[in-house]
Amino acid sequence: MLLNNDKILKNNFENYKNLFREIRIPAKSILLNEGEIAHKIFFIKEGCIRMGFYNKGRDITFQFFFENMPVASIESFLSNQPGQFFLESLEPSVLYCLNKKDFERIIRETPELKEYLNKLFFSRFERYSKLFLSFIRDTPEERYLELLKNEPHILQRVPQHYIASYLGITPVSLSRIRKILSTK
Amino acid sequence: MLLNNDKILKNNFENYKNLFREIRIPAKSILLNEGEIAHKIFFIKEGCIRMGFYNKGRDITFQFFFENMPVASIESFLSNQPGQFFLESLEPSVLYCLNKKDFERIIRETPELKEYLNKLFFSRFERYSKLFLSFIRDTPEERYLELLKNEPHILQRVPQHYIASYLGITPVSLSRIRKILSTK
DNA sequence: ATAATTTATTAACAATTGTTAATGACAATT
DNA sequence: AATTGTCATTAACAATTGTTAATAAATTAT
Repeated sequence: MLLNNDKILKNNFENYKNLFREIRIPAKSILLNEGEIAHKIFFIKEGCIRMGFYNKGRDITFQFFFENMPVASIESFLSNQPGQFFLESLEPSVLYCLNKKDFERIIRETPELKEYLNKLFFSRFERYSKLFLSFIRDTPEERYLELLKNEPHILQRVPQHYIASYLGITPVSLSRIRKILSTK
Repeated sequence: MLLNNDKILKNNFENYKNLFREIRIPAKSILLNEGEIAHKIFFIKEGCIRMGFYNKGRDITFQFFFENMPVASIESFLSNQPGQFFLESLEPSVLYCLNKKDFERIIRETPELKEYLNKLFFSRFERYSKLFLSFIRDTPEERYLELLKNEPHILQRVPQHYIASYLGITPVSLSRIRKILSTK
Protein backbone atom coordinates (compact mmCIF):
# COMPACT_ATOMS: atom_id res chain seq x y z
CA MET A 1 0.00 0.00 0.00
CA LEU A 2 1.02 3.54 -0.76
CA LEU A 3 1.27 4.58 2.83
CA ASN A 4 3.18 1.70 4.19
CA ASN A 5 6.50 3.34 4.97
CA ASP A 6 5.07 6.77 5.37
CA LYS A 7 6.57 8.64 8.27
CA ILE A 8 3.68 11.02 8.71
CA LEU A 9 1.87 8.61 10.92
CA LYS A 10 4.76 7.78 13.17
CA ASN A 11 5.85 11.36 13.67
CA ASN A 12 2.39 12.63 14.38
CA PHE A 13 0.92 9.83 16.35
CA GLU A 14 3.82 9.98 18.82
CA ASN A 15 2.06 12.97 20.35
CA TYR A 16 -1.09 10.98 20.93
CA LYS A 17 0.49 7.83 22.24
CA ASN A 18 -1.79 7.63 25.24
CA LEU A 19 -4.88 7.42 23.08
CA PHE A 20 -3.79 4.13 21.58
CA ARG A 21 -4.64 0.87 23.20
CA GLU A 22 -2.33 -2.03 22.48
CA ILE A 23 -4.23 -5.27 21.99
CA ARG A 24 -2.98 -8.77 21.48
CA ILE A 25 -5.20 -11.18 19.62
CA PRO A 26 -4.83 -14.80 18.56
CA ALA A 27 -5.19 -15.92 14.96
CA LYS A 28 -8.72 -15.98 13.52
CA SER A 29 -10.02 -13.24 15.73
CA ILE A 30 -12.80 -11.15 14.28
CA LEU A 31 -12.04 -7.46 14.59
CA LEU A 32 -15.11 -6.30 12.76
CA ASN A 33 -18.14 -8.15 11.47
CA GLU A 34 -19.77 -7.63 8.13
CA GLY A 35 -22.66 -5.22 8.58
CA GLU A 36 -21.19 -3.52 11.64
CA ILE A 37 -20.23 0.12 11.81
CA ALA A 38 -16.48 0.55 12.11
CA HIS A 39 -15.82 2.40 15.36
CA LYS A 40 -12.13 1.71 15.44
CA ILE A 41 -9.07 1.92 13.31
CA PHE A 42 -6.14 -0.40 13.88
CA PHE A 43 -2.43 -0.14 13.24
CA ILE A 44 -0.60 -3.39 12.95
CA LYS A 45 2.49 -3.65 15.13
CA GLU A 46 2.88 -7.32 14.42
CA GLY A 47 0.81 -9.86 12.56
CA CYS A 48 -1.53 -9.99 9.66
CA ILE A 49 -5.18 -9.13 9.00
CA ARG A 50 -7.51 -9.88 6.13
CA MET A 51 -10.57 -8.01 4.96
CA GLY A 52 -13.35 -9.89 3.25
CA PHE A 53 -17.03 -10.51 2.83
CA TYR A 54 -19.51 -13.32 2.46
CA ASN A 55 -21.28 -14.06 -0.77
CA LYS A 56 -23.68 -16.96 -1.05
CA GLY A 57 -22.10 -18.56 1.97
CA ARG A 58 -18.65 -18.15 0.49
CA ASP A 59 -15.91 -16.39 2.35
CA ILE A 60 -14.09 -14.04 0.01
CA THR A 61 -10.90 -12.20 0.96
CA PHE A 62 -10.02 -9.13 -0.97
CA GLN A 63 -7.28 -7.44 0.96
CA PHE A 64 -4.41 -8.41 3.25
CA PHE A 65 -2.75 -6.11 5.77
CA PHE A 66 0.65 -6.48 7.38
CA GLU A 67 3.00 -4.70 9.78
CA ASN A 68 2.84 -0.90 9.91
CA MET A 69 -0.36 -0.70 7.95
CA PRO A 70 -3.50 1.05 9.11
CA VAL A 71 -6.55 -1.16 8.91
CA ALA A 72 -10.22 -0.30 8.91
CA SER A 73 -13.31 -0.80 6.86
CA ILE A 74 -12.61 2.70 5.67
CA GLU A 75 -15.88 3.27 3.88
CA SER A 76 -17.76 2.40 7.05
CA PHE A 77 -15.38 4.24 9.32
CA LEU A 78 -15.75 7.44 7.35
CA SER A 79 -19.42 7.24 6.46
CA ASN A 80 -20.58 5.88 9.80
CA GLN A 81 -22.70 3.39 7.91
CA PRO A 82 -22.68 -0.39 8.31
CA GLY A 83 -19.81 -1.75 6.28
CA GLN A 84 -19.91 -4.63 3.86
CA PHE A 85 -16.62 -6.14 5.02
CA PHE A 86 -15.27 -8.05 7.95
CA LEU A 87 -11.77 -7.94 9.44
CA GLU A 88 -10.09 -11.05 10.75
CA SER A 89 -6.60 -11.80 12.02
CA LEU A 90 -4.65 -14.45 10.15
CA GLU A 91 -1.88 -14.71 12.72
CA PRO A 92 -1.55 -13.91 16.39
CA SER A 93 -1.24 -10.14 16.16
CA VAL A 94 -0.38 -7.07 18.15
CA LEU A 95 -2.42 -4.03 17.19
CA TYR A 96 -2.66 -0.45 18.20
CA CYS A 97 -6.30 0.33 18.49
CA LEU A 98 -7.73 3.82 18.19
CA ASN A 99 -11.39 4.61 18.57
CA LYS A 100 -13.13 6.85 16.15
CA LYS A 101 -13.68 9.81 18.47
CA ASP A 102 -10.02 10.00 19.32
CA PHE A 103 -9.12 9.56 15.70
CA GLU A 104 -11.42 12.40 14.74
CA ARG A 105 -9.84 14.59 17.39
CA ILE A 106 -6.39 13.88 16.05
CA ILE A 107 -7.55 14.59 12.53
CA ARG A 108 -9.09 17.88 13.65
CA GLU A 109 -5.92 18.94 15.39
CA THR A 110 -3.53 17.83 12.66
CA PRO A 111 -4.34 18.93 9.13
CA GLU A 112 -1.40 16.90 7.89
CA LEU A 113 -3.18 13.80 9.06
CA LYS A 114 -6.42 14.80 7.45
CA GLU A 115 -4.51 14.90 4.23
CA TYR A 116 -3.12 11.49 5.07
CA LEU A 117 -6.59 10.12 5.60
CA ASN A 118 -7.74 11.45 2.27
CA LYS A 119 -4.82 9.76 0.62
CA LEU A 120 -5.65 6.55 2.38
CA PHE A 121 -9.21 6.70 1.16
CA PHE A 122 -8.11 7.59 -2.31
CA SER A 123 -5.55 4.80 -2.45
CA ARG A 124 -8.27 2.36 -1.52
CA PHE A 125 -10.20 3.36 -4.59
CA GLU A 126 -7.13 3.29 -6.75
CA ARG A 127 -6.61 -0.24 -5.57
CA TYR A 128 -10.12 -1.22 -6.54
CA SER A 129 -9.70 0.25 -9.97
CA LYS A 130 -6.49 -1.65 -10.63
CA LEU A 131 -8.04 -4.86 -9.42
CA PHE A 132 -11.09 -4.29 -11.54
CA LEU A 133 -9.02 -3.81 -14.66
CA SER A 134 -6.94 -6.87 -13.87
CA PHE A 135 -10.14 -8.87 -13.57
CA ILE A 136 -11.47 -7.99 -16.98
CA ARG A 137 -8.08 -8.08 -18.57
CA ASP A 138 -6.26 -11.04 -17.13
CA THR A 139 -6.76 -14.74 -16.53
CA PRO A 140 -6.50 -16.24 -13.04
CA GLU A 141 -3.07 -17.58 -13.96
CA GLU A 142 -1.93 -14.11 -14.97
CA ARG A 143 -3.30 -12.62 -11.78
CA TYR A 144 -1.42 -15.24 -9.80
CA LEU A 145 1.82 -14.41 -11.58
CA GLU A 146 1.22 -10.72 -10.92
CA LEU A 147 0.83 -11.47 -7.26
CA LEU A 148 3.97 -13.56 -7.25
CA LYS A 149 5.83 -10.68 -8.83
CA ASN A 150 4.39 -7.71 -6.97
CA GLU A 151 3.37 -9.05 -3.59
CA PRO A 152 5.34 -12.23 -2.96
CA HIS A 153 5.20 -11.64 0.80
CA ILE A 154 1.47 -12.34 0.67
CA LEU A 155 2.07 -15.74 -0.85
CA GLN A 156 4.72 -16.57 1.72
CA ARG A 157 2.60 -15.68 4.64
CA VAL A 158 -1.04 -16.32 3.84
CA PRO A 159 -2.70 -19.75 3.50
CA GLN A 160 -3.39 -20.57 -0.09
CA HIS A 161 -7.14 -20.81 0.05
CA TYR A 162 -7.38 -17.16 1.06
CA ILE A 163 -5.18 -16.28 -1.89
CA ALA A 164 -7.50 -18.25 -4.13
CA SER A 165 -10.57 -16.22 -3.21
CA TYR A 166 -8.44 -13.08 -3.54
CA LEU A 167 -7.76 -14.15 -7.12
CA GLY A 168 -11.42 -14.90 -7.72
CA ILE A 169 -11.01 -18.67 -8.00
CA THR A 170 -11.33 -21.78 -5.84
CA PRO A 171 -8.45 -23.30 -3.85
CA VAL A 172 -8.57 -26.35 -6.10
CA SER A 173 -8.19 -24.24 -9.18
CA LEU A 174 -5.27 -22.32 -7.69
CA SER A 175 -3.54 -25.56 -6.80
CA ARG A 176 -3.92 -26.71 -10.39
CA ILE A 177 -2.57 -23.45 -11.76
CA ARG A 178 0.45 -23.72 -9.50
CA LYS A 179 1.08 -27.23 -10.67
CA ILE A 180 0.91 -26.24 -14.31
CA LEU A 181 3.29 -23.34 -13.70
CA SER A 182 5.79 -25.53 -11.84
CA THR A 183 6.22 -27.75 -14.89
CA LYS A 184 6.79 -24.85 -17.28
CA MET B 1 -23.59 8.32 -13.49
CA LEU B 2 -23.86 10.48 -10.43
CA LEU B 3 -23.61 13.72 -12.29
CA ASN B 4 -25.97 13.04 -15.07
CA ASN B 5 -28.77 15.42 -14.26
CA ASP B 6 -26.61 17.79 -12.35
CA LYS B 7 -27.44 21.40 -13.02
CA ILE B 8 -24.09 22.76 -11.94
CA LEU B 9 -22.63 22.23 -15.35
CA LYS B 10 -25.44 23.77 -17.30
CA ASN B 11 -25.72 26.85 -15.12
CA ASN B 12 -22.03 27.52 -15.06
CA PHE B 13 -21.04 26.61 -18.52
CA GLU B 14 -23.63 29.00 -19.96
CA ASN B 15 -21.16 31.77 -19.19
CA TYR B 16 -18.50 30.13 -21.25
CA LYS B 17 -20.60 29.17 -24.21
CA ASN B 18 -18.19 30.58 -26.74
CA LEU B 19 -15.40 28.31 -25.58
CA PHE B 20 -17.28 25.22 -26.66
CA ARG B 21 -17.02 23.87 -30.13
CA GLU B 22 -19.93 21.82 -31.39
CA ILE B 23 -18.79 18.84 -33.41
CA ARG B 24 -20.79 16.30 -35.34
CA ILE B 25 -19.29 12.88 -35.82
CA PRO B 26 -20.50 9.69 -37.51
CA ALA B 27 -20.65 6.37 -35.70
CA LYS B 28 -17.36 4.60 -35.02
CA SER B 29 -15.32 7.78 -34.82
CA ILE B 30 -12.29 7.67 -32.60
CA LEU B 31 -12.23 10.64 -30.23
CA LEU B 32 -9.14 9.55 -28.39
CA ASN B 33 -6.68 6.74 -28.98
CA GLU B 34 -5.24 4.49 -26.35
CA GLY B 35 -1.89 5.89 -25.27
CA GLU B 36 -2.71 9.48 -26.20
CA ILE B 37 -2.88 12.34 -23.75
CA ALA B 38 -6.42 13.61 -23.35
CA HIS B 39 -6.43 17.27 -24.37
CA LYS B 40 -10.16 17.61 -24.59
CA ILE B 41 -13.26 16.92 -22.62
CA PHE B 42 -16.57 16.28 -24.37
CA PHE B 43 -20.17 16.80 -23.40
CA ILE B 44 -22.66 14.69 -25.24
CA LYS B 45 -25.56 16.62 -26.73
CA GLU B 46 -26.77 13.68 -28.71
CA GLY B 47 -25.42 10.20 -29.29
CA CYS B 48 -23.40 7.64 -27.48
CA ILE B 49 -19.72 7.03 -26.73
CA ARG B 50 -17.84 4.08 -25.37
CA MET B 51 -14.55 3.96 -23.50
CA GLY B 52 -12.36 0.90 -23.79
CA PHE B 53 -8.94 -0.57 -24.22
CA TYR B 54 -7.15 -3.30 -26.09
CA ASN B 55 -5.82 -6.38 -24.39
CA LYS B 56 -4.08 -9.10 -26.36
CA GLY B 57 -5.70 -7.80 -29.52
CA ARG B 58 -9.12 -7.84 -27.88
CA ASP B 59 -11.29 -4.78 -27.80
CA ILE B 60 -12.76 -4.38 -24.34
CA THR B 61 -15.41 -1.78 -23.50
CA PHE B 62 -15.81 -0.79 -19.92
CA GLN B 63 -17.98 2.28 -19.92
CA PHE B 64 -20.78 3.77 -21.99
CA PHE B 65 -21.71 7.44 -22.10
CA PHE B 66 -24.97 8.98 -23.22
CA GLU B 67 -26.70 12.36 -23.54
CA ASN B 68 -25.73 15.07 -21.03
CA MET B 69 -22.73 13.21 -19.77
CA PRO B 70 -19.21 14.59 -19.67
CA VAL B 71 -16.72 12.26 -21.32
CA ALA B 72 -12.95 12.13 -21.05
CA SER B 73 -10.20 9.73 -20.18
CA ILE B 74 -10.25 11.50 -16.86
CA GLU B 75 -7.07 10.02 -15.47
CA SER B 76 -5.18 11.18 -18.53
CA PHE B 77 -6.95 14.50 -18.70
CA LEU B 78 -6.06 15.33 -15.12
CA SER B 79 -2.60 13.80 -14.95
CA ASN B 80 -1.47 14.91 -18.40
CA GLN B 81 -0.09 11.43 -18.89
CA PRO B 82 -0.87 9.06 -21.78
CA GLY B 83 -4.14 7.33 -20.99
CA GLN B 84 -4.83 3.65 -21.20
CA PHE B 85 -8.24 4.05 -22.79
CA PHE B 86 -9.74 5.00 -26.11
CA LEU B 87 -12.99 6.81 -26.81
CA GLU B 88 -15.20 5.88 -29.75
CA SER B 89 -18.66 6.95 -30.86
CA LEU B 90 -21.25 4.22 -31.15
CA GLU B 91 -23.81 6.36 -32.96
CA PRO B 92 -23.66 9.51 -35.05
CA SER B 93 -23.20 12.04 -32.26
CA VAL B 94 -23.24 15.73 -31.51
CA LEU B 95 -20.68 16.78 -28.93
CA TYR B 96 -19.60 19.94 -27.22
CA CYS B 97 -15.88 19.92 -27.21
CA LEU B 98 -13.78 21.86 -24.74
CA ASN B 99 -10.02 21.92 -24.80
CA LYS B 100 -8.03 21.47 -21.68
CA LYS B 101 -6.68 25.00 -21.39
CA ASP B 102 -10.14 26.48 -21.55
CA PHE B 103 -11.40 23.89 -19.15
CA GLU B 104 -8.62 24.75 -16.72
CA ARG B 105 -9.45 28.41 -17.02
CA ILE B 106 -13.08 27.72 -16.20
CA ILE B 107 -12.06 25.56 -13.27
CA ARG B 108 -9.79 28.31 -11.97
CA GLU B 109 -12.51 30.90 -12.21
CA THR B 110 -15.27 28.78 -10.78
CA PRO B 111 -14.51 26.92 -7.54
CA GLU B 112 -17.91 25.29 -7.75
CA LEU B 113 -16.74 23.55 -10.91
CA LYS B 114 -13.51 22.48 -9.33
CA GLU B 115 -15.60 20.73 -6.75
CA TYR B 116 -17.62 19.23 -9.58
CA LEU B 117 -14.50 17.90 -11.22
CA ASN B 118 -13.37 16.29 -8.00
CA LYS B 119 -16.73 14.60 -7.70
CA LEU B 120 -16.45 13.40 -11.24
CA PHE B 121 -13.06 11.90 -10.56
CA PHE B 122 -14.24 10.38 -7.34
CA SER B 123 -17.33 8.88 -8.94
CA ARG B 124 -15.11 7.24 -11.50
CA PHE B 125 -13.27 5.43 -8.76
CA GLU B 126 -16.48 4.55 -6.98
CA ARG B 127 -17.62 2.99 -10.20
CA TYR B 128 -14.48 0.92 -10.49
CA SER B 129 -14.88 -0.32 -6.95
CA LYS B 130 -18.45 -1.43 -7.53
CA LEU B 131 -17.50 -3.17 -10.72
CA PHE B 132 -14.59 -4.87 -9.05
CA LEU B 133 -16.78 -6.25 -6.30
CA SER B 134 -19.37 -7.41 -8.80
CA PHE B 135 -16.64 -9.26 -10.65
CA ILE B 136 -15.43 -11.27 -7.70
CA ARG B 137 -18.90 -11.72 -6.31
CA ASP B 138 -21.16 -12.43 -9.25
CA THR B 139 -21.38 -14.72 -12.25
CA PRO B 140 -21.66 -13.32 -15.78
CA GLU B 141 -25.35 -14.21 -15.74
CA GLU B 142 -25.83 -12.23 -12.53
CA ARG B 143 -23.94 -9.28 -13.93
CA TYR B 144 -26.15 -9.36 -17.01
CA LEU B 145 -29.29 -9.35 -14.86
CA GLU B 146 -27.87 -6.44 -12.86
CA LEU B 147 -27.36 -4.53 -16.05
CA LEU B 148 -30.86 -5.34 -17.21
CA LYS B 149 -32.21 -4.02 -13.94
CA ASN B 150 -30.04 -0.99 -13.37
CA GLU B 151 -29.05 0.20 -16.82
CA PRO B 152 -31.58 -1.17 -19.30
CA HIS B 153 -31.02 1.80 -21.61
CA ILE B 154 -27.54 0.44 -22.32
CA LEU B 155 -28.96 -2.85 -23.52
CA GLN B 156 -31.52 -1.11 -25.68
CA ARG B 157 -29.01 1.07 -27.37
CA VAL B 158 -25.67 -0.68 -27.57
CA PRO B 159 -24.78 -3.65 -29.82
CA GLN B 160 -24.58 -6.82 -27.84
CA HIS B 161 -20.96 -7.65 -28.44
CA TYR B 162 -19.89 -4.46 -26.69
CA ILE B 163 -22.09 -5.42 -23.76
CA ALA B 164 -20.40 -8.81 -23.69
CA SER B 165 -16.92 -7.37 -23.23
CA TYR B 166 -18.37 -4.98 -20.66
CA LEU B 167 -19.53 -8.04 -18.73
CA GLY B 168 -16.19 -9.72 -19.15
CA ILE B 169 -17.38 -12.48 -21.48
CA THR B 170 -17.52 -13.23 -25.21
CA PRO B 171 -20.49 -12.35 -27.44
CA VAL B 172 -21.16 -16.04 -27.91
CA SER B 173 -21.36 -16.60 -24.20
CA LEU B 174 -23.69 -13.65 -23.72
CA SER B 175 -25.97 -14.96 -26.42
CA ARG B 176 -26.11 -18.30 -24.63
CA ILE B 177 -26.88 -16.66 -21.31
CA ARG B 178 -29.72 -14.70 -22.89
CA LYS B 179 -31.13 -17.85 -24.37
CA ILE B 180 -31.05 -19.69 -21.08
CA LEU B 181 -32.74 -16.76 -19.33
CA SER B 182 -35.47 -16.51 -21.96
CA THR B 183 -36.58 -20.06 -21.24
CA LYS B 184 -36.75 -19.56 -17.48
C1' DA C 1 3.07 -37.21 22.59
C1' DT C 2 -1.41 -37.50 20.86
C1' DA C 3 -5.40 -35.80 18.92
C1' DA C 4 -7.73 -32.42 16.41
C1' DT C 5 -7.68 -29.00 13.03
C1' DT C 6 -6.08 -26.73 9.11
C1' DT C 7 -4.12 -26.81 4.76
C1' DA C 8 -2.72 -28.38 0.04
C1' DT C 9 -3.03 -31.65 -3.41
C1' DT C 10 -5.20 -34.79 -6.43
C1' DA C 11 -8.92 -37.29 -8.91
C1' DA C 12 -13.30 -37.69 -11.26
C1' DC C 13 -16.89 -35.53 -13.09
C1' DA C 14 -20.05 -31.45 -14.07
C1' DA C 15 -20.77 -26.90 -15.57
C1' DT C 16 -19.34 -22.92 -17.71
C1' DT C 17 -16.98 -20.31 -20.90
C1' DG C 18 -13.90 -19.80 -24.91
C1' DT C 19 -12.95 -20.69 -29.95
C1' DT C 20 -13.97 -21.16 -34.59
C1' DA C 21 -16.99 -21.24 -38.12
C1' DA C 22 -21.40 -21.07 -40.45
C1' DT C 23 -25.80 -18.89 -41.09
C1' DG C 24 -29.34 -15.54 -41.53
C1' DA C 25 -31.21 -11.02 -40.49
C1' DC C 26 -30.68 -6.42 -40.87
C1' DA C 27 -28.76 -1.89 -42.00
C1' DA C 28 -25.95 1.12 -44.56
C1' DT C 29 -23.64 2.30 -48.99
C1' DT C 30 -23.08 2.71 -53.46
C1' DA D 1 -31.39 -3.21 -56.53
C1' DA D 2 -27.29 -5.20 -55.39
C1' DT D 3 -23.40 -5.24 -52.39
C1' DT D 4 -21.04 -4.81 -48.33
C1' DG D 5 -20.64 -4.79 -43.61
C1' DT D 6 -22.50 -5.43 -39.00
C1' DC D 7 -24.70 -8.11 -35.75
C1' DA D 8 -26.84 -12.07 -33.14
C1' DT D 9 -27.48 -16.78 -32.97
C1' DT D 10 -26.22 -21.51 -33.14
C1' DA D 11 -23.29 -25.72 -33.39
C1' DA D 12 -19.27 -28.48 -32.35
C1' DC D 13 -15.48 -28.94 -29.85
C1' DA D 14 -11.65 -27.41 -26.59
C1' DA D 15 -10.12 -25.40 -22.45
C1' DT D 16 -10.89 -23.81 -18.05
C1' DT D 17 -12.92 -23.68 -13.75
C1' DG D 18 -16.16 -25.43 -10.27
C1' DT D 19 -17.70 -29.32 -7.16
C1' DT D 20 -17.22 -33.03 -4.21
C1' DA D 21 -14.60 -36.15 -1.94
C1' DA D 22 -10.49 -38.54 -0.50
C1' DT D 23 -5.87 -38.28 1.19
C1' DA D 24 -1.68 -36.72 3.15
C1' DA D 25 1.09 -33.27 5.19
C1' DA D 26 1.65 -29.66 8.39
C1' DT D 27 0.25 -27.06 12.24
C1' DT D 28 -2.00 -26.27 16.62
C1' DA D 29 -4.15 -27.53 20.81
C1' DT D 30 -4.65 -30.43 24.72
